[in-house]
Amino acid sequence: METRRDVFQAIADPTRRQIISLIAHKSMNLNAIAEHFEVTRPAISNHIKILYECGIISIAQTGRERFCRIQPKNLREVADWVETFRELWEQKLDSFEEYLNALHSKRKKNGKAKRRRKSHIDTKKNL
Amino acid sequence: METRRDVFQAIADPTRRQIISLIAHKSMNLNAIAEHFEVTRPAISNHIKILYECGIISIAQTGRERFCRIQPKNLREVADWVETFRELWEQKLDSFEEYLNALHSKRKKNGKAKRRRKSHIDTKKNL
DNA sequence: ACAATATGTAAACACTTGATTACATAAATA
DNA sequence: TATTTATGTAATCAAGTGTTTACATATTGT
Repeated sequence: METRRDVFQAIADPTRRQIISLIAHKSMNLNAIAEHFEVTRPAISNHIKILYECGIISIAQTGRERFCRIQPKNLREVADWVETFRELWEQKLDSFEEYLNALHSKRKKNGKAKRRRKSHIDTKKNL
Repeated sequence: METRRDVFQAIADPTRRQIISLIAHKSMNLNAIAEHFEVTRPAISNHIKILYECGIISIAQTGRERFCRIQPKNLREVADWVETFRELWEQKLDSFEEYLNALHSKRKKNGKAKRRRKSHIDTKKNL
């Protein structure tokens, strides 16, 4: 409960992801948010607290209402992390070896050269 | 334990994220992976199982060894989700209203027109 | 002033999670 | 064949999580 949560844990919960999507383009106060979900208001209140503590939303109090607004910049940590793997999935290579070839010989247009390197544990078929 | 986990939960654990990074460019068998961490092998074994069940890694068995390889395509769900917010944080707007203006009047180069709309809950200051 | 509204918080609870230790099994190796 | 190696699994446990109900507090409206 008092544990330090990070952004990845914050977005691990589906309800919290829905909250993020819900207020992405429209600030809403807590009750308005809670109306979109089956769970009770205190449950949403807790989710909001977590999102706030992780810097994913900001809260602006006006009178008795607290408007929650997305703080998109701080989702960047997630984006940055997952982006480091984009190069992997965007290469249409079907084997690790081909990937290595492409990576290590970028000068050539043809990264699919079939040359074999000395045997290495990672070059075994099916990896 | 038997719960259906999704990709977001899979990457919520820091150890699992480290495993993903570790094998991103190099398939490794389970013991090799475990050597990189403080926790015991069974703990890593369980993480591997979760990553596998979430489609983040594939496992190729050769003899008694199981080589874990990243399956980067399936990290795409995360990338796709977080990408939907990129437009938000890449806009250097400092208020929601300005964001709306920019969004609703893209024809104009100047999205910062100060025109006011009829009062609405979302237009209160500080949101 | 009083009632309604918006929200926080605490206690309680079931369930999940991440971890360990101990044991089991299959494959490689001496 | 006996031993080491790579790995899975089960039992157990402490902590953490998400939720509810019940109550408290501050603000707004009548």
